[in-house]
Amino acid sequence: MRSLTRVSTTRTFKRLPREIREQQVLDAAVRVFSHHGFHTASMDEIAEVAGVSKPMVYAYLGTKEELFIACLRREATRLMEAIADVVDPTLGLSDQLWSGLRAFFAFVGAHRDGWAVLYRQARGQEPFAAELAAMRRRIVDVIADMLDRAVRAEGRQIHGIDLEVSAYALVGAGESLADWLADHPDADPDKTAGRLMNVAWLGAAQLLRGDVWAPGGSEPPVTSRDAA
Amino acid sequence: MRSLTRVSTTRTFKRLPREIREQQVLDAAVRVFSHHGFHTASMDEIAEVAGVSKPMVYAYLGTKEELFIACLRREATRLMEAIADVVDPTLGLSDQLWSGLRAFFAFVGAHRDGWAVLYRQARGQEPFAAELAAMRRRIVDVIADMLDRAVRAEGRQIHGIDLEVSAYALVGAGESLADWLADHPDADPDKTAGRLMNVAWLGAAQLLRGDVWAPGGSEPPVTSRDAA
Amino acid sequence: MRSLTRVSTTRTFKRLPREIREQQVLDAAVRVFSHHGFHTASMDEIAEVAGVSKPMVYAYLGTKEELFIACLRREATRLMEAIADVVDPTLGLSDQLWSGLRAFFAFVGAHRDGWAVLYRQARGQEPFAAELAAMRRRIVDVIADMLDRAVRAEGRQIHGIDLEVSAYALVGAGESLADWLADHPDADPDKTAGRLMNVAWLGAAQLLRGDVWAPGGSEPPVTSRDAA
Amino acid sequence: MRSLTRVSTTRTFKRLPREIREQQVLDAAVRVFSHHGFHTASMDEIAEVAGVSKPMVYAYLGTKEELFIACLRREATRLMEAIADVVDPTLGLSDQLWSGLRAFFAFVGAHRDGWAVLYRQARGQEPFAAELAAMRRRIVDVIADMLDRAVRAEGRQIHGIDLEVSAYALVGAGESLADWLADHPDADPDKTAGRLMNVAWLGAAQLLRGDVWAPGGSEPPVTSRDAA
DNA sequence: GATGAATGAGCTTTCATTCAT
DNA sequence: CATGAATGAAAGCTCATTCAT
Repeated sequence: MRSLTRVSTTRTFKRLPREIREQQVLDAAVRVFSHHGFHTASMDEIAEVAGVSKPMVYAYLGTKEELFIACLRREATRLMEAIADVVDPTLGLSDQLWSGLRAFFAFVGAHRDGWAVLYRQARGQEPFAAELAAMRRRIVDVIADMLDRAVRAEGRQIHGIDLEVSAYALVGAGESLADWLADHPDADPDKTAGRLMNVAWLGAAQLLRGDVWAPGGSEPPVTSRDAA
Repeated sequence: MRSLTRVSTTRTFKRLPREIREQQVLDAAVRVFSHHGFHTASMDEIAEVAGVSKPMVYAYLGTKEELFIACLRREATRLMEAIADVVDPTLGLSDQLWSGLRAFFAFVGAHRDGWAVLYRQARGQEPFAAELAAMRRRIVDVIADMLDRAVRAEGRQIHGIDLEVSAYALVGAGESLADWLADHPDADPDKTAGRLMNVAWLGAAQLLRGDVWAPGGSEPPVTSRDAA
Repeated sequence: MRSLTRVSTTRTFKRLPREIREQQVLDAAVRVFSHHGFHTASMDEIAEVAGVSKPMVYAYLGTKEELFIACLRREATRLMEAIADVVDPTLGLSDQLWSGLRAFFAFVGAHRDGWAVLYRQARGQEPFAAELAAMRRRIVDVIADMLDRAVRAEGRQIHGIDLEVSAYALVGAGESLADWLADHPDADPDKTAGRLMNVAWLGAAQLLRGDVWAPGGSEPPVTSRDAA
Repeated sequence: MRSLTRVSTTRTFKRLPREIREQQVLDAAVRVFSHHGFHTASMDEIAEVAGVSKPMVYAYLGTKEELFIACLRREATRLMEAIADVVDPTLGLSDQLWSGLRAFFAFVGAHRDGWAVLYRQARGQEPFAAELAAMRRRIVDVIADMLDRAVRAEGRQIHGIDLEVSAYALVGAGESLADWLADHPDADPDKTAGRLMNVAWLGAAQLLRGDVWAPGGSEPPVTSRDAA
């Protein structure tokens, strides 16, 4: 468990353009950070896994902290893009939510390393908590905005702080299930998204009554009660 | 940011019984860990904040890791007890949830340091993730069981894994709002609990329709739609 | 292997006279030192094995160094006495040697702990090397004197330094076999003594007769007796 | 007594190749270990004496224990080679012994530090006793084998264990005189070798002729030669 | 006489970071 | 461009030793 094996088996002495080297190092860093955690990870190992000498790492990505933040940003950007690519703002709320959640869990399922770096590590370590909070804030704002527009479309209005808190709750539920997914390698990301959709969309009271939400349903969803 | 100031300004040279010193050290440790994170925190600082020499810390609480786990357990126990003291299993589901959430947010609001140690720090640091996972599991199981009994009381049934995931989502939402609460010192714990109750109990769809959940409502809750 | 079990199973709170306590502590110290070595041994463990609190150890036997020296002296005294009790200076040289060796190996065989403290530990550790050297010196002098008297009784004489070196060689051979004995728990001390006697005496006997070996002599060497 | 002065008075900031630095560190370590003993020696001092920073010591030679073993092995190898270079197995037994002893004492006389590390320190400290025992074992086996072949050449035979013990005795005598030599800086190694040869050879010669000493024999002992 | 409580001091070990080549 | 060599600084942990009771 001590050291991860080098990413590129044959260490290349070719003088590669800076951009490629940077990506190699970032890949290595994400791997190492996600396996060992920020503090336990050593620059030595990252350099070795990247197949590069330590001074190169410093030359290209800077301090250990800066390197970690670079990882954080790259993974966060990828995640946001994966979601943004898929959500169609012209659709109804439930469709947006559903497609967003699917994209989210699909991403986490495919990049469990990245997720680990992103959320599990960063959440507690002070220098990064702020960075991460800002990222989460962006998501929360997007969701709160979605809710707001949908509510206004119904001719009603919800207090800003209530919107924010609701969005936070949804994000928290999502992160929690992402963790759950990361710990259950065999679980299906799509099904997980469906389950969260059920809870989030219908609420406990409905579930209690036996209602079930299913993709493809028009909005408002057809619940068993409505169907009756 | 370097060092937290000593808890008791005048360092006491009195020979105190072991039990008291242990609590002093635990208090200091929770404070320091929650401010600096596990790795960044130094035993030196913990000892200093506790107003005790380092060897005492080791003699009474053991290794840094053991000390952290001791913090973890103490805070977790307090949290669980605070909730258990308040939840009445003979009540309906929504009442149990509501009282549980209130107790939860009240605790977090009153012990922000403890919460930070418990969830923010431990989640990512490998030796403790397992310990923490086990604790969360206990809560999840309790909630899942609550749901299960309520559903069966209605004469229906929900697949085990769906129960588990729902409970996970709820716990995640709760943790997320707890973080939010910890970051908003002026926010009211009770209101936060109410907001989560709304989202969790009613679900997004209902909120969209303008439904509002309020404490004291009988089960099933009276929604604006029912009222209409 | 961490801690040796207490010598007296039931820790006695009786106020015992100082002398007895001192012996208890010395016994414990010899045990602990011989198992862990001087530096690795801890005063805590010695106190615990002795069934006494640490301040008692300090009160009675002083510093760790002083305690070790006390062990050293007690064991050395016992060894010397065991030998002196048995050697009859009125007998011939070989009888003295033989009885002395028998007593020596018998002692080592019976007090392997003591031997370990005495020689293996003390030899290298600077504060004790001197102490030990002095003890060895006393034995060497006794042996050298025995040889000297025997030679003079034959009407001849051997240079002082040669006597000393011979005695040193004998002592070294004895210590070496004592180590060997300590490492072979099933070996018979008496037989070991016999074997050393063979080597030592048959050599010594020739010296006694005035034989001299010189480099370049063919094999078998021409002794003065053969020459006569 | 605290600190040995640096080997090279002017600390060199030149970047030296690893091999050279390793030797510098080993030299320093042997010096420091032999003066202070394993436990009392500090890595700080070793690094300082080597004219190198502590992390270098760890990078090149590893743990304190590993460093000590490296010293042990280097010194032992040197000693064995010094002897092996000189002993001619085609010669007679006494010539082999004599040349071996001369080489041995010459080495010890020239490398008193090395000797101290090798035998005085390692003998008692548990992690190394085994290592050292194995080394001594190799020497003992060589000597026992020499004896065995010589005895068989005479058409006789000696029991294995007797050979082993005799060899042990010889080695012990040699070590003892080596210590004596290390403590008498003005003594001549060659003369010391001669003195041991006298004791050892005149004894060995008798054994070679089949003489046997038995307890109770009158003085001077009746040898088979006398009996003839 | 006897002890639990308490500490100063020190040691090994590790790591992020930077020169000199 | 690329690296092996080198280090300052700090952290975890232990232990002999001593008060105050």
